[in-house]
Amino acid sequence: MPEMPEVETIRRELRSYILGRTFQEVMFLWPGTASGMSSQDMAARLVGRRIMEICRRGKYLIISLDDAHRLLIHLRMTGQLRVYTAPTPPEKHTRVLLKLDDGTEVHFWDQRKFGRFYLVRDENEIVGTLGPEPLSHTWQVDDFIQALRGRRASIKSLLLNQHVVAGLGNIYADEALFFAGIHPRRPGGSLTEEEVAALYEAIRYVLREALKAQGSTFSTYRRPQQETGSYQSRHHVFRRTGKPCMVCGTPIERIKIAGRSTHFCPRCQV
DNA sequence: ACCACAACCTGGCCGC
DNA sequence: TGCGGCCAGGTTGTGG
Repeated sequence: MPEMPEVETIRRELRSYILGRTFQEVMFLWPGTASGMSSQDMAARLVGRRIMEICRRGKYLIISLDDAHRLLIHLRMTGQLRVYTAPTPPEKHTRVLLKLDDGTEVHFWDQRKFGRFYLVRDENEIVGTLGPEPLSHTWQVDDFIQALRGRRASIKSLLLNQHVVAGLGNIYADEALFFAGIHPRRPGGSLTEEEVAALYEAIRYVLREALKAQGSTFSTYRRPQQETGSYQSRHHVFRRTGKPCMVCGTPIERIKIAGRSTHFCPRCQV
């Protein structure tokens, strides 16, 4: 569910509550959330560790600990990190309880159980193969042109591929393709350099704007204190099936690409 | 290397 | 009410 703007919003808001704090108690209520080791091991290794920094790479949160290990969290479809400043009982879908030394609690809530925690020494074990950060200056148009060259898959599925560029999901892929005027079924390799450049700018534009609006909330995305994002009110195509295109008035269509619902304007996107 | 698709889960919604 | 079927913002493994 959460894409880069949502994960980055969570990182920024969570940071002030947890930075410098120490894990006092960690309980996995759903053991499957722990990946790479047993939930008991992960809990035991986290207790007593101090939180030094919280970063993000793609859709992963990276929490640096004082023993040179890192706790990586991926929220997948429905994961939420909820912060409470007083003791709070877990809810039905709370999967992990993290209690800090000042009484703050972070509850990992995840209806669909897809979310994962990884505890590693080197974060590159998990995020090493991700593509570039879309808002970083290290990602240039030429890199994008290179990455799409010769690719036969649809541009929509390539935007969802985290090896091409990290952090886009279904919402911002559809929105970026709309702003670039590109039909989502076009093979990636068929885009002209001008089209790739337009798409590059569109990706950066929608991500920046969504970040300013603290992300998009449809169902389960919430910020650490349960607030919603507001960018959904500015979507041009995503979940606007049948509604008039904001530019030309043509009804927005919904199709299936790579198993994912895809929204686009049949007139503006060619 | 690349690509399409099933699988992982739970719950909401719609039609019958 | 209940049931089947479909939908959901992500990623991985499998097989071609």
